[in-house]
Amino acid sequence: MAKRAERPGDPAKLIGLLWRPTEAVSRSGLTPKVITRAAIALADQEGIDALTIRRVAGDLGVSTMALYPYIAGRSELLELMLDAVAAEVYAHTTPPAQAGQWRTRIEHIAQANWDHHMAHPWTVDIAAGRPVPGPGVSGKYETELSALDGLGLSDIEMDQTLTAILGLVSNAARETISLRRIRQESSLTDTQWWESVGPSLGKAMAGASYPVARRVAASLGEATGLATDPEGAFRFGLGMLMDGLGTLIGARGRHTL
Amino acid sequence: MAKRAERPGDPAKLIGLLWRPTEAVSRSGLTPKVITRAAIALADQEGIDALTIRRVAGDLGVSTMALYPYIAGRSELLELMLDAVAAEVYAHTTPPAQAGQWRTRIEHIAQANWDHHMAHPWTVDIAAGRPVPGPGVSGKYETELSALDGLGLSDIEMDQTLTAILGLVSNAARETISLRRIRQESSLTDTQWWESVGPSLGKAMAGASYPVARRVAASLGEATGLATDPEGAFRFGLGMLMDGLGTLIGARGRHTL
DNA sequence: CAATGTATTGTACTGCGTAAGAAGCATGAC
DNA sequence: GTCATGCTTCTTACGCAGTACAATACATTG
Repeated sequence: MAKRAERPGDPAKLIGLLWRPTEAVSRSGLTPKVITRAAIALADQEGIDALTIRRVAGDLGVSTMALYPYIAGRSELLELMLDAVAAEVYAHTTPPAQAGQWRTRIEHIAQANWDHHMAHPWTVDIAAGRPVPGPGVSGKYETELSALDGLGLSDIEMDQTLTAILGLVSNAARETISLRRIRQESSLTDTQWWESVGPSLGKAMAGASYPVARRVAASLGEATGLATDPEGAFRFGLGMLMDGLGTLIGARGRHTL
Repeated sequence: MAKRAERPGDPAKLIGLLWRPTEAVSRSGLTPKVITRAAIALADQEGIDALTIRRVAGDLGVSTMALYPYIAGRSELLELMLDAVAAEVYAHTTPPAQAGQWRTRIEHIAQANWDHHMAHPWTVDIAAGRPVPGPGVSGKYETELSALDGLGLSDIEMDQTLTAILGLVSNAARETISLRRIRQESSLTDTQWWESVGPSLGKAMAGASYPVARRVAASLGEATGLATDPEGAFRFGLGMLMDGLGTLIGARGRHTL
C-alpha cells in the first residue's frame, strides 16, 4: 500500500502505446510488447506487489531506467498489461453459437472472465482509472456486448447487464484470490487457523449474540468447511441475475444453479 | 502501490484489539479507538494513500512510533478502521419494518451500503484478508441476514444472496469513486478530457471496427454524458437480481428499475 | 525522593518510483 | 576510415514509505 510519486500520466501517450506500439527494435531489443509480456509473467507468478520497475528491468537484463522510454511509467505499464491480457480472454475458447440459448452465452462470458481472473490474479488488484480502452479491452467489450445483442434490451440495458455480470465475477474472483493468497502466505491451513483463532474469538464474543449470523455461519462451515464461499456465491448470484433477465425480456428462463 | 515490509500480523492480537479495546488512557491520551478515529477522519478526507502511520501520528501530535503499542501495525489499523465504520452503516437509518416487503428491505440494505461507501471512499480500496470479524462487521452481517431471513431461502442461499447484493453495490461504488477521484485530480472536465483524447483515439482506432460497442457507447454517451454509468448499472442489476430472487422464492416481485 | 518499568522518541535500514545528467553506441557524412 | 550527431541506456540521488532497535522521558510505587 501507499504509492509513491506517480505522475498523473499523459492520456495521449497512453493511447499511442496502446494502439500503435513501437515495433522497432532498438539495441537492447526492448519494445513495449516485450516489456509488457515480461511484466505479465512476473505478476502472474509473484503478484503485483512483486511487480516493480526494478524487478522487470532485472528480469529483462537491463537497467531500471532503460524501460522508461518504452513504457511511460508504472501506471501506463499496468494499463498495457490489462489490455494485453484482455485480448486473450476469449482467445482460447470456442464461443457458443450466436443462435444458441442466451443463458449459455452469458455463462460462457462469465466462465471466461472467471478463468481470466484465475489465470492473472493481479487483474483484481488494479483500480480502474479513467478508461482509455485499448484494442484488447475494446475487442473484449465487443464480444461480450454481441452476446447480449438482439435480446430486446436497450443499448444502455445491455451495458448495465454486462456490468452486473462482470461485477459478480470479479467480486467473487477477488475474494477467492484473496483467500488463496492468505493461505499460501500464512502456511497455516484453514483448520489450523480457526483452531488458533476460534477459542479467543469465542471468548471475546461472549456476551454478544448474533443469532442469525451464528446459524448461517454454522451452516456455511458445515457445507463448505469455510466461513465464506465466493465461487458458490458467484454462481448462485449469476443464476438469480439470469432469472431476472429472463423475466425482463420475457424469455422465461429457468433457474439452473 | 507496492507495499513494503508488512509483517503477516498476529490474528490473536487483532481479535483482542477488535473485541477488547484498551480503554486505559496513558499519558499521551492514546487508545486504539482514538487512533482509529483519527485514521478514519484522515482517510475520509484525503484517501488511503494519504493514510500513513507518520501522518496519523502527526495529526495526533505524537511521534510516529508512539502508535505501535496501540495498533499492531498498519494492516491491523486498517482492520480496526473497517470494523469501526461497519458499525455505523445502519446507525443513522431507520430500518423498514420487518413485516414489510422484502424488496424494500433489500433496497434499504443496498442503499445503506452505497451511502457507506460514498461516506468512506477508502472502503473500496482495501483488499480483504482472512476475515476476522469484529463487533462492527458482525453486527452489520446480523442486520443484513435478518432482512433475508424467513423468505424461504436456505442459510447458504441467504449468505450468497447477500454476497451478490453487496458485491453489486461495492463494484458500482468502486467505479464511481474511481471516476470521481480522477476528475478531481486531473482538473479536466470529462468533456475537456474527451476533447483532448477523442481525436487521437479516433485516429488510432481507425481501421478497427467494433460495431456493437460503438453503438452502445454512443447511446451511453447521449443518455448520461459519460462513457460509463456505474450507479445506473448498480440499480439496474439490483432490480434484476431481486426479480430473480422473486422467482426463486415464488413471491412474484415486479421489476421496478 | 529514589527506583523501576513502561510509554515515547530518535535514528536507521530497506525498498519503492522516478528525475536528472553522464556515458555509450549506431548511423550517416565526408 | 574517421568523426560528429542524436537517441538509448546507465548511474546516481531524492523523497517517502513501514517498522526494527536502542535510547530516553515519564508516572507510579515504595
